[in-house]
Amino acid sequence: MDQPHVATGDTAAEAGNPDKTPRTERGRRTLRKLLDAAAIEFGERGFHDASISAITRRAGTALGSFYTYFDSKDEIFQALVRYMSEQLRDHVTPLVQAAPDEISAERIGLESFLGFVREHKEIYRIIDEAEFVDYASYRRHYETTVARVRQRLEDGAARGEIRADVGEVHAWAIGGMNVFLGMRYGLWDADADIAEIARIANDLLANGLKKQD
Amino acid sequence: MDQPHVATGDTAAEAGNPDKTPRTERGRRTLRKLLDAAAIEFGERGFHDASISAITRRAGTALGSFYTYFDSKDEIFQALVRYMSEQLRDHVTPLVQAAPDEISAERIGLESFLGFVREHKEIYRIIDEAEFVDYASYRRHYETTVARVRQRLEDGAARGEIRADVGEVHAWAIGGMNVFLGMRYGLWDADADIAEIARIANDLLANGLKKQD
Amino acid sequence: MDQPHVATGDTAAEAGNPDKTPRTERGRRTLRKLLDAAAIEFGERGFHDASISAITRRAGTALGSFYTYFDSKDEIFQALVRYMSEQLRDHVTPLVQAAPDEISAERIGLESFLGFVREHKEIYRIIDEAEFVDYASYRRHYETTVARVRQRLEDGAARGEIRADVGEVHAWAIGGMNVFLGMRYGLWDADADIAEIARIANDLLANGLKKQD
Amino acid sequence: MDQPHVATGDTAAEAGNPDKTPRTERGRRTLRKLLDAAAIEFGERGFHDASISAITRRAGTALGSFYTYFDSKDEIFQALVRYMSEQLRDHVTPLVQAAPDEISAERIGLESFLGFVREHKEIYRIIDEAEFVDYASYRRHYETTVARVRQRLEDGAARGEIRADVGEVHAWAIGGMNVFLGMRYGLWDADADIAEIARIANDLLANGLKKQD
DNA sequence: AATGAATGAGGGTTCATTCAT
DNA sequence: TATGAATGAACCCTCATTCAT
Repeated sequence: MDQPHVATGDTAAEAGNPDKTPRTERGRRTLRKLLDAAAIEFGERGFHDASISAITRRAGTALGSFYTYFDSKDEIFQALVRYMSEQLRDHVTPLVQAAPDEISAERIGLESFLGFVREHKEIYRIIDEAEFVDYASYRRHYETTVARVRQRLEDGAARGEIRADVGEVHAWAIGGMNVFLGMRYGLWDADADIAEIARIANDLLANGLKKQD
Repeated sequence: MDQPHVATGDTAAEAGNPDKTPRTERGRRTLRKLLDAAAIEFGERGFHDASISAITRRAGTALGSFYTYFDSKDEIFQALVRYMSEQLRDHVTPLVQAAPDEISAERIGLESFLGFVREHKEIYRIIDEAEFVDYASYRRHYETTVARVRQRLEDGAARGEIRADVGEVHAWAIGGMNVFLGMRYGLWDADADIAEIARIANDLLANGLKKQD
Repeated sequence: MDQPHVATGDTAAEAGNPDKTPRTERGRRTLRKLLDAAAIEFGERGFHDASISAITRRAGTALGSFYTYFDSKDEIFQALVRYMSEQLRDHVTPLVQAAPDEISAERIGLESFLGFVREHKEIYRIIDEAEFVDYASYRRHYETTVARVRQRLEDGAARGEIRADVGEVHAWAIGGMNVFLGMRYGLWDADADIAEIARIANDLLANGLKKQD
Repeated sequence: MDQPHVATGDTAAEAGNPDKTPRTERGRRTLRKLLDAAAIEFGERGFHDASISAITRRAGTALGSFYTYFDSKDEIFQALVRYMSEQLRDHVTPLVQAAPDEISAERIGLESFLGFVREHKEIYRIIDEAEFVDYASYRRHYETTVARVRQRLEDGAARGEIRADVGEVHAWAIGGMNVFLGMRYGLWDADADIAEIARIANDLLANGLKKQD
């Protein structure tokens, strides 16, 4: 991971257990090690095959220490999903915002997403598995992600760059398109030319299937 | 389920244990009851929370009877994924093939998919969970599904109905679009007007984001 | 096996289930197939790892047919132990009886035992496993075997061929010696010169450890 | 048992799971309780009828604690066989070594073996059952035991106490003799005069069957 | 805060035996 | 007699969580 360390304090606390926030520097280090280890373990083996003891083993802590920082296996998973969702957002958003127009923004968004998936396959897997482990997190992730797409579309429309009738359906369509291309060309195909994929998909998005002049 | 009964013989046998094919009519009935029960159980509780004993309880058979027809929990899951993938294909394909042109075909395909998801939420869930239980089945499902989309696109292009440069990327983009709309409006939103959703998405697909005249 | 077919009628009946004696020729054939299959299965996999269904599979009969001829897994095992004990006796006895004197008889008994073990490893294993499956059969086998040794010793002493004070202890000592040499040189060592082993052991038996003149 | 407590650390660790060695005194106590309970359970009911839950019930620990110290039922059995083989050796060896000469050593060895079997019937049974549970342990036990006999014989021959041509065959013959006498007079016959049995067998060993002057 | 042993519910799987045809 | 499906008790093992130190 480029930014392997999960931000401490925040993430764990928000998960609903304020008392477990570490008070000392040593505690913060342990929490961080646990989150990093969990990201690898969940990414490699999936939620159910992952075990707390494997996480603590990877983290180099005692088994019992896990429960100093998390109430349950589900809770650390939830913390990770939220964190990874944020990671992804933080990677994509600035690039997209620097785009000259909405069509370009979508191309850049897709390309940066493909790149991110390729670099962080475990993130893709963890977020997807949330569908079966922590449905609320899963849904929140995609709803907020798609909401950002929608906002961009509507802003672009307001600026007159694209058709005016864009809305929620378009946003979900684009979201799905991106995710599947991420799976196909980010996860499964290590050699695909990401920029080219993004260009092709963006052209479809911009012009549709109609015959071009 | 509209067609609640899993075709026997085929599905179970292909899963790799030819010796477990039932030889009597009674055996075929039991196998069918088990598959139906498993579809409900896996759909409602997910693979890991589902238990073999709950499946046999639902099926009204003894626990041991499960192992007369399947070698393991994984095997019945795999059989189900394949069966459900086929169910979905059998639902959508004839409708799509009756479409007057490729653009319409994609609209009809999406609309029938949305309808199918809404009627068979458990199928959506089971296929998706294969990503974490039986990756090969998961991948096969989406690869064959997308391959069908691609074939349609290329046929449409050959007929001059759509742009000539369509290919794999477009097919995956459309596949992802459909799946996400299925999740959003088939699974999550029971009241959405499916035909309207399909129309909007199809219009995007046909014309892109460009401002319309 | 040289004599692969277990004598029918007798053996099964004596095991305590007279009603299960086959009445037709076809029935006798089935019983025989089951016993032969069981001998191989128990010999190869041991009592606990052997399964009734594997036995019937080997025998080429239906699972249910097993219970037409035997009341339980234990019963067929018991029948086999008795049969194999008889096989062994029938192989060794005539050879021993043809010996010119008691010392030679013991040598010939050991040598023929070693040969038998080497040819019928499964018999050795089945009889030994009776210690943990059917203790009565196990004990009966060794008690009758040792009783025959003792009889020979006493007859030999009466004929003045060997010391007069031979008795039960000597018989058990000889029995144990034979069994261990059978394990070491019959079972474990396929290449040992059986006649030479028997000669060495017999010399020990005849002359003891004392320094020879 | 005279020495009911299995030495911890060693035995369990050697079984192949170094990570399961207890690190605290409490852990060592639990491991010891489990081994003691397993010795009784296996001795009374045999490997297959013994259950882990019965072992932990006897030991007064939770079921799960078993797996803190052993990977499987087979592993604890293996540990026990090794331990019991050592117990037996430690009982017999010093007595034998104190013998004035080789012939006496064999008598003392047999007599002490008979006494040991009578006091520790479960040890006899567990070692013998290894033939069907853990063949490698079984074979190792008898090979090392017989190797010790052989060494004694050769040392005795070198000292001129017995015939010079003693070797492996003699050692296995003596081993088998001892084991069978152990079964007959140690296990089965609680009243036999052990010293007298050993004397008779030793006389056979020393002088053979030849008529005595 | 850290450690690691202890707990026990839970579930997948086996297979001897019974039963209906 | 033969067949093969049905039955369900039994058991090994996992692992999230708790507890004592």
